[in-house]
Amino acid sequence: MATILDVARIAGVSASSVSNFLNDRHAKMTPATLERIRSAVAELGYKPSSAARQLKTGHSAVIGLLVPSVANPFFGEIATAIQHAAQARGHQVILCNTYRDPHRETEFAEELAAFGVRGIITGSSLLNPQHLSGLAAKGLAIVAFEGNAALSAAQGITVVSTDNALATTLAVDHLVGLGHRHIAYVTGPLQTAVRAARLNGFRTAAQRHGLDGYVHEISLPPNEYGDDMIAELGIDAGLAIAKLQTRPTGVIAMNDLLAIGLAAGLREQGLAIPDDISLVGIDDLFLARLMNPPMTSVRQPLSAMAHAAIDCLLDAMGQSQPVQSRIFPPELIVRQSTAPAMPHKPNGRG
Amino acid sequence: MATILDVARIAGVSASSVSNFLNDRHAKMTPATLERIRSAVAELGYKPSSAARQLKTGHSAVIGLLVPSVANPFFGEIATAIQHAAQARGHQVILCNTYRDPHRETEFAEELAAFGVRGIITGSSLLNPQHLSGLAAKGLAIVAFEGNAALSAAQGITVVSTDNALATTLAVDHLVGLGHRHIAYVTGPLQTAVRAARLNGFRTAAQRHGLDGYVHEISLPPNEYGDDMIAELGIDAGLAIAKLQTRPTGVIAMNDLLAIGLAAGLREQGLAIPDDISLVGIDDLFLARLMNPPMTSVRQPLSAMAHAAIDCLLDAMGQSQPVQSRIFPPELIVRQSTAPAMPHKPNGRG
DNA sequence: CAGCATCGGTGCAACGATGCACCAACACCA
DNA sequence: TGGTGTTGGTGCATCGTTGCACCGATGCTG
Repeated sequence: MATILDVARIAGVSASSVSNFLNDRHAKMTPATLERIRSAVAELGYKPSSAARQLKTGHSAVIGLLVPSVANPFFGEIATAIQHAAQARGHQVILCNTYRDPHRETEFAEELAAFGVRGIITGSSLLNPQHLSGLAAKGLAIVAFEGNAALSAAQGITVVSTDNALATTLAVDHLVGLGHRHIAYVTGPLQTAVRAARLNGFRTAAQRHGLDGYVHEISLPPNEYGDDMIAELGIDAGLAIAKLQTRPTGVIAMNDLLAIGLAAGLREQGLAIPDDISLVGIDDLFLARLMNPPMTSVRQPLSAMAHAAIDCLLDAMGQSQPVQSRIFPPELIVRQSTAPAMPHKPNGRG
Repeated sequence: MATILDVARIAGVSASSVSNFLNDRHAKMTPATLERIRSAVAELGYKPSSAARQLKTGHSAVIGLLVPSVANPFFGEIATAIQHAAQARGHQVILCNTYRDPHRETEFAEELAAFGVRGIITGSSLLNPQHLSGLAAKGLAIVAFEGNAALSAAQGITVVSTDNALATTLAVDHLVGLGHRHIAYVTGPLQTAVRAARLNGFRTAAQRHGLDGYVHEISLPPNEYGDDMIAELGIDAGLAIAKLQTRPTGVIAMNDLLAIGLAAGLREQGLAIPDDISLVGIDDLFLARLMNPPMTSVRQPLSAMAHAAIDCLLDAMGQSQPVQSRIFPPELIVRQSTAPAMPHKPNGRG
């Protein structure tokens, strides 16, 4: 590998000049010198060693991305969007699957810090990000992709999120608009700020419409952090809901992955979507429109959010000052899993 | 951040001794000294700077993972498995989405090399990995997750793959065993070794059974590398197949993502799965068993493969010698998207 | 007791890029 | 001609680890 000295030798200048050239400090430099350096760099195919650069400057162009698991399509989409946005600003992304384990999350963050990483983005942060506050205090810039803005700000963490309460509100309003009065909300364990906010939005909206929204909370076996299990747990939830005394005519799922499982469970009990029961998801995974039937879902502007997250992070890294959190509005995408409510009949399949 | 000198000072030893301790060279070291160092490290919460370490030694504990896009659930699952396996051996994973663009792939690989990365894993490599051979020659260890073993070996690239020809063979045998004689195979553009091998397996198996296997190849608009579009293109393919003069009774898809789209397209034309037409996917995404109906698919032993890929890579990095490629057997998972063939009737929905 | 290993460490020069402090050469002005 | 500015660079110490070369002290041998 060619070093900066090789380049300097070939161009007939000092290493410092090459360094200045590489870092866009050609304010005072003869066009001729500039050109000699440029061609020397090209000739050698020289790429600066980021290790040396980092050792000297103290920072690297790598940011960490902590997600529960990229096996979850939602986080896969996020990871892609973030990586894309990071690359557009000249940064690489290092990927960590935390399985929602706070210990693992802290460990990763520390390891990344030792790596010279000065900024991390956490996807779907836990309810209270206090386990990260120590790192934030140590100068690590942290952006939470989804999370509680108020709580996080107190820990020096910037939040980029959709308005999750509004997401469930849109779903409720949609179903109510179709005449539904018995609506269930199915959520996974309330261990994250996102889930709490969505549930909250559901409760508030249900109350506003004068409904007694039924909430079905899935419980996980202890010591399990299975994002990949969400869909499967959804199946059980679907079975349970189908058997309810007064069966809801509409169901809202915490997210699309859960909704996919719910759909399978409801189907298994002989219920047709949307004829017997309407279903709304959240996230609008690309899978939503491929389902049978295509599913109504609430979309988050992922790409815009990813760019915002990177912007916030780079800002925070640059100025070491708190950065303003940003909340994006979700959007309801109506497809064929929701239909007008049938006049209510007691639970017998007919 | 504490440095190795701080530790040395606290422990009352030289930096060299601390370094030896950190690198497991405690062959000759008094238990007492060892303990003093250990406690000094703990006291300071010292983590060695990987930048400095890398600058000195020339290599880092980071490996690169190049995949088309982690938004594709298949590569999401792969990325998770690889990251898991890498972590078990003390390595971090840096993630790059190549969108199947050879230029981007080479660029990433070069950037990673400048980063001190000495080994990369490419997911689903292109047909001929010659664009990477230069890097392999420069001492970068490369493992192709899926790919053509023979072609790759010639370029100094190790392959960890399932037996893709066998995968389609299993699917064909399964359908033939159910009495199907008209079988279609749907594939995306034949730009990767995996796709070529699967198609090949299909053709050979069809021939062996005396079928004239119908092959439907999806063409992409130029300059599009959309892995996320695969499912959508599957819809169109499904529509087309439903309208065929002599409609096949069984369809095999290049992968599950495509199969999901196919199912949607077939459904849209009023065909029921498996009553009117049987469908088999490949990869066995976790989505396969959540579909309506749950889909028969050919599973790859992803976790074992991921561990093998990391093992191969670390071996290759360690000894800078060619490493043996490894091929894993796939397994057919039968679910409810396949059923015995009905006696054939001309294409009229009834 | 000289001579030589062995043990348990230490000292120092790198690795490659950076950026501050410095400087030669020239222009300009009084 | 001496003093001052400016232009277009250069020299050198430095970041935190590593590993080779070295070294004092102790033990062993003949």
